[in-house]
Amino acid sequence: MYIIFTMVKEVEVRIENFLNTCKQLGLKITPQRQAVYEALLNREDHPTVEEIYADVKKKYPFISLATVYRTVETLEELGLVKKVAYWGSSARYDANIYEHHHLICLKCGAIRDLEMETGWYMPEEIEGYKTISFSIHIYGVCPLCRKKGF
Amino acid sequence: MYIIFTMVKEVEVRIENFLNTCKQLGLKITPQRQAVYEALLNREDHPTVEEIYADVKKKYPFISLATVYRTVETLEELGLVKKVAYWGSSARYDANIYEHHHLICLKCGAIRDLEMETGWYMPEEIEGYKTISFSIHIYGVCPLCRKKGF
DNA sequence: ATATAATTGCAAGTTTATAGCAACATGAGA
DNA sequence: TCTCATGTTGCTATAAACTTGCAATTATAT
Repeated sequence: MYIIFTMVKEVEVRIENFLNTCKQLGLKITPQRQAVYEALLNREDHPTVEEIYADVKKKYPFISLATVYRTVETLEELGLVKKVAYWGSSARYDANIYEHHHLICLKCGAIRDLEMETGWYMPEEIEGYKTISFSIHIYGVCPLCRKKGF
Repeated sequence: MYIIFTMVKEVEVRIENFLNTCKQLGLKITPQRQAVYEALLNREDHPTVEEIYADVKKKYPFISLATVYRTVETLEELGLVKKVAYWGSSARYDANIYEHHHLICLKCGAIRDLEMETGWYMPEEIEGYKTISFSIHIYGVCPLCRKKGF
């Protein structure tokens, strides 16, 4: 019924797309840049910049945190990732740019993608707004935090 | 069909409720605390802490920013306001705690509350998450920005 | 009125994010 | 393949957002 979004088959396609986009816009393909994007592709949650930094460091121990900040910003401008703002905590990023929904833990801040049918169809116009897309944010407590007694 | 949420008649009721909640929990009703809550009630947008601070200062010029930070946090714990962060880096607060949705302009960042029926009922549990509430975020272009040609 | 316990304001401290700049690496063209 | 222009990195300093410690103050129960 509810299917967690998986991006299995798409990783190579997306990296290809990333490389092309960079070339077209005259952006250099540096190991750091690619590593940051791959780190995001390889996670199904929505890591903070610090978390991405930790992931990338495993491969490139000398990368700078500032570079990660700059890179995710660049990727966002390219439309390759989305910044997922969320109550309170620090900014999180998502390499899934297709329309999808979010499961957000109120205790630890973790965010998961969620693909589901709602049966709700978005009108083309609401209150004078021309609508483009929508996303359902579901707030709750994640399994891990439930185990911890929340 | 789609009705923008107004909190006209409710202000007094909510302040009453706020006073009662404080009393029940042994929280003191200080002028600062009440002023912060009123400031939030008197706005239909979603102000940052700095913005609330500016509003309250008009009435209590000597209030401290730290107090506003602490007060909104307390109000959130009481369930009287919600923390909602979207684009910017800083947290925003909302005194409309009833389940409602958001119309977000991708051009200017304006956010409006929206009350509407979706016909979608949230299950009590999704993917192991115990669900608490949900909010639909509708992204689009607001009437003003449309007029400007977007 | 008084006592007591919560709350405030100030200032210092954290955390999160950005900017300046010299050193460096990528990729287009020789 | 080599060279060079320009984009990019990493370091560090700085800014912005938020939190905490503590003494002074104030609300409220008695």
